[in-house]
Amino acid sequence: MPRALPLINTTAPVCCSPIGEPSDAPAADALQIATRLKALADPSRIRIVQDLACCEGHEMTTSEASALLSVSEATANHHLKRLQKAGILAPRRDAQKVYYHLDLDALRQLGAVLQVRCSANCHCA
Amino acid sequence: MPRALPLINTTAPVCCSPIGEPSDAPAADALQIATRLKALADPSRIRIVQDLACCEGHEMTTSEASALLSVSEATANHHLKRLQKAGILAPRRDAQKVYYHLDLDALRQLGAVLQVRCSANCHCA
DNA sequence: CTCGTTATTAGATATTTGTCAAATCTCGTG
DNA sequence: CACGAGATTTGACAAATATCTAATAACGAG
Repeated sequence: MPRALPLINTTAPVCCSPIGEPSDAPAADALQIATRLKALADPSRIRIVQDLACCEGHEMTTSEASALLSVSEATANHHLKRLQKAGILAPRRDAQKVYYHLDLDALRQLGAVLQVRCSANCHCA
Repeated sequence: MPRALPLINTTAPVCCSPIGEPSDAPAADALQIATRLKALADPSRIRIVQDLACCEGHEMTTSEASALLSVSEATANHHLKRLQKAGILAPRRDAQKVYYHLDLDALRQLGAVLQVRCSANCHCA
């Protein structure tokens, strides 16, 4: 499952690696971060998450999301699925209905990625 | 300038508003958050920010970004401008060169948006 | 003022993606 | 099993966008 992906690697040597150094690893991480951020970077999906974040354990079905966003059920389901694939939402089935709820850890982890920690004593060129 | 836009409004009554309640305000906020997140939700732009985040005050020019990402200067400039418009980067001109640097506050603010605070004692339906 | 360097803009193209309507699937009930 | 409620998938389409090349702008040096 999703490990932490801070923008700055706190376990790295002392400072940054010089610009132009390939090392490819950053590209992979960047893709991973971007994929998750993209899942959240949409007004409809933000509203879904906002609604679900109102209280611990709050849930939402496709039809409810459809009503909340004033879009078709297909579209609402598309957004829910997209958030689910990003690990931000998880489904729970009960009879015909499927209830989606937040994965708070995933969300907090994503937020932590942006909590950049910069050190002033740096040796960058 | 950008005020904090937490996913959950800590100053609100006790709990969430019921699903379906329009109130439009959430839609506006959602759009604002989504716009900023979109600026960051791209592998190339994540890498730019990662590189700049390595140490306080680190800067980058269009040509350097071009080399870092292995894309044309026009494309690199496009990404830098996009981040600038989102308030994540700020430019500084020195002779022919333009140096871009991070706005750490903006980045931290964006991260804070995702630090969802959920209360267990909730009265949601 | 003219040249070289760096940055930016404009136009073109391919990909991604948000949206809908219609078809299909899942599950419990009668 | 046949039906109804809800969820999901499929196919189509429009809007957004990442990328390129080529053209243009900004700036300091000579």
